[in-house]
Amino acid sequence: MPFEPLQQEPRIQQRWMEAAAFKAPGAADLKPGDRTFYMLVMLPYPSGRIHMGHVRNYTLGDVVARFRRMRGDKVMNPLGWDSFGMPAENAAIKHGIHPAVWTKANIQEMKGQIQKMGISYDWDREIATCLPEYYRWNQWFFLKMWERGDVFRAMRNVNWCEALGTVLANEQVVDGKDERTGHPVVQKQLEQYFFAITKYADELLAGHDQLDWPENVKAMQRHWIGKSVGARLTFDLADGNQVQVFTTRLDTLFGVTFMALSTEHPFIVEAAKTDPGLQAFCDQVAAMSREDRLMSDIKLGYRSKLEAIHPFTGEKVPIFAANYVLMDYGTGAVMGVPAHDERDHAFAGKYGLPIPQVIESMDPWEPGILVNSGAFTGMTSEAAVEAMVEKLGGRAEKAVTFKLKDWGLSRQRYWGTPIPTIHCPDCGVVPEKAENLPVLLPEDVEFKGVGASPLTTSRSFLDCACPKCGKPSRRETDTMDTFVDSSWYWMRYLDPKNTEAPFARPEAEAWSPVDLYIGGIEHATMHLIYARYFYKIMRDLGLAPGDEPFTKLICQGMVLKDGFKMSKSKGNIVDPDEVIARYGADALRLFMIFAAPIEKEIDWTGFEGIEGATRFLRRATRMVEDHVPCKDPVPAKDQLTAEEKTLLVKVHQTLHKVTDDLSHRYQFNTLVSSLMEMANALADLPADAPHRGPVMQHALEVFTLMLSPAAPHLAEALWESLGHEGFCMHAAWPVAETSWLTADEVTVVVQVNGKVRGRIQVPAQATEEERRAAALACPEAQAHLAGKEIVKVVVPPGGKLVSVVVK
RNA sequence: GCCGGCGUGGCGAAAUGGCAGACGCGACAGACUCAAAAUCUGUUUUACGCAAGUAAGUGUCGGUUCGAGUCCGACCGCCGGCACCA
Repeated sequence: MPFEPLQQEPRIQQRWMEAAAFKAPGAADLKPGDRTFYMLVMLPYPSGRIHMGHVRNYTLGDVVARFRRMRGDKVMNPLGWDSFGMPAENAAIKHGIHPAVWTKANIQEMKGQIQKMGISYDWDREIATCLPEYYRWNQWFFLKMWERGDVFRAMRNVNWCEALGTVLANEQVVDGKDERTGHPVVQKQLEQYFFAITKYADELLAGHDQLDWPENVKAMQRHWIGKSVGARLTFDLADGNQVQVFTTRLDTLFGVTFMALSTEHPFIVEAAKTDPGLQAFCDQVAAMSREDRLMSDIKLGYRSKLEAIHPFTGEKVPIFAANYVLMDYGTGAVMGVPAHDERDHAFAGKYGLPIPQVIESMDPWEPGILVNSGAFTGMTSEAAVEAMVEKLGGRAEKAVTFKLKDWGLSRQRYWGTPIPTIHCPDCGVVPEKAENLPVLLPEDVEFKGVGASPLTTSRSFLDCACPKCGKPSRRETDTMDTFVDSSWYWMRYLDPKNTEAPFARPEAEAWSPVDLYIGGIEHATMHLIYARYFYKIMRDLGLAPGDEPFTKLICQGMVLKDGFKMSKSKGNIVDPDEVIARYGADALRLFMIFAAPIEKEIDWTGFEGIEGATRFLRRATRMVEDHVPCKDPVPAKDQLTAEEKTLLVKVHQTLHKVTDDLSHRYQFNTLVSSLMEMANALADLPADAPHRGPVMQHALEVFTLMLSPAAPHLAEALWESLGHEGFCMHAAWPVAETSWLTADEVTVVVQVNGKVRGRIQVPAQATEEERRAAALACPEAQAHLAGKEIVKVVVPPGGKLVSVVVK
């Protein structure tokens, strides 16, 4: 049987499919004591073709899934399609293809490509988020969350293009213009729906402790959630109004010499009406794009006619509108303490405001001891905060602020889940009745890319009756952010055909949480925060057990070409399909896991790497070809030659290491190198070894089983050649025998003053004392010991080394 | 600026405090061949040496340890994320 992947792989895939070899059992089919393993990869967007990033992601996941299956675990390894979103709608506008048609064709194409890779997905559990059977549950969740008060409506800015009469996504806006037509884009307030994710901010932060996730992902989430502990403080204004500020440094209160409000703060907006200069300043700030605001670190302000009164000194403090104060963080107002805040310092310098010092410390921006602070002088910053809150009474309270914003889920687009609400002239916004779900996307729509969302062109969709009073009403035309789709999809895999609920509780209990989730680092914040949030909602709805959905997370590195991200526009794409057509799936899979550690980038500089993988697979094939299947048992240890024993030790040591790499360390590149080392050892067994038949048979069997997760097609072929029936992928993972983990004789390294001076062979069962004596007697060491006084001899646990210290 | 991570041959990398550079790629030499491809064998950190060998060596400096690529401290460099967050 020569190595002919192009002929063999499709045949083996066919056999797997016919045998339903990848099927995952439902909760009812699991027996007590069954170990389960849920292996999840991030579901793809059906853009048209798979790319190397997909190949890497799915290969890594498949290696784990296949290994676990062989270990005897019940394995859940599903895939689906994140199939709502803008590209489909853009294709409709550009080419006149309905998004559903475009999406379906892409799914078919990509599914075929993925199947050619031999990934062991249970395709019976496949889902597509754009199908009503799926998105009806998005609507169901929305209604449940509405009931619980987790949904609210509020005004929020959108990117509005007057010329097109449409809302644009952030990615479509470049330099304040529509990237397609160049028409200007402005901010416009629209009333939209929000999920109150900030309710869970503290729990989302605390949950990290129980997660086996990369440190950088946790750090990114921590930063994104952005918890700040401080105080809210109310200032009286000279005109009798009150304004509230948030500060993390209440202790610096005596250093306040001005107050800065966002140009969008209600008081500033009001004051600008009678102050043309202020109005002009606000307009100027509003006209700056987000990038410009970030680029220029120049602090700009305009002194309004408003004044605040310092709560302790009673002094009047000027109020500025300032470009560095954000309306959507804290209260949109800050107390300016130029001596102890870098930004306030810059601002005060520019506008000639006094800079009184009120804290003594090494670094002016850090806490310390209070000075010039009335009764609080001499206190530590920490104590002063407590004392001031006390003294200020109802005027101040300790407070926490988050950077995390509530999740705006409204999109003014067609290709998404319709938000299940109705606008009644009498009752206002009313949720649709649960029994009327799904609210289906209508077919009678036009895609023009101009004007309001296509949904507003469908009479059949718009016209409805109010669920409360029955009056003729208008259906909501906003659709949901596609992040909603991907925030619970992995739970739907567990029960994909359920028509009564998103999934049944017993299925969730059987499989959740996910044991290992592999995907790209680009989802570190948005997707992985939304998914954690949704899981807590599912928990609180009584649907899901536990608190966190993904126990372990691995973010795989990107696949680059000559140092750059592969992209259509750069024209540097290496198409996985073409690689498979030339070298086969096994070679590509093997290369993907061997090329670099999982979280590092792989640079595809050429085909040398994959040719190396092919060489190895061919070599493995040849070893089996040259071997005559042998049913004799391996003779007892004392009958074997030294070379035969050496080989068997290598076999079991490799097995031990590979098992560890796959079950705990998730280090797949060393899995491959271990197999290569073992292949080299196999080649070293003399052709005339007396027990070559049984020893080789055993070694090749273990080798083939270990190869199976990485190169499953070839493993099946080799398994058959070795005289086995049934699938290699269903054979039991072998167990390393302790008696074969150490050779009869082991090498002991002799160090003198930390330098390696010699190596000696000792019997494996030699005692520490014998090792020590043998080491001191070894001639190479003797040369360095002569005439010196031995201070100490250390034999560390394991006894692989003797360390001699001399003076 | 803040947060996280990483610095090892020509290259991808390995080394779970215990023989630095496994394994692979590339390169060089040889075998087979009329020849090529494929395959096989050998060499491939640096310096000195014909060699056996000796010395140095994991970004830099210091520390802990019998022993440090690995742990601790300071610095240098690179990558990623966030970035006027009060």
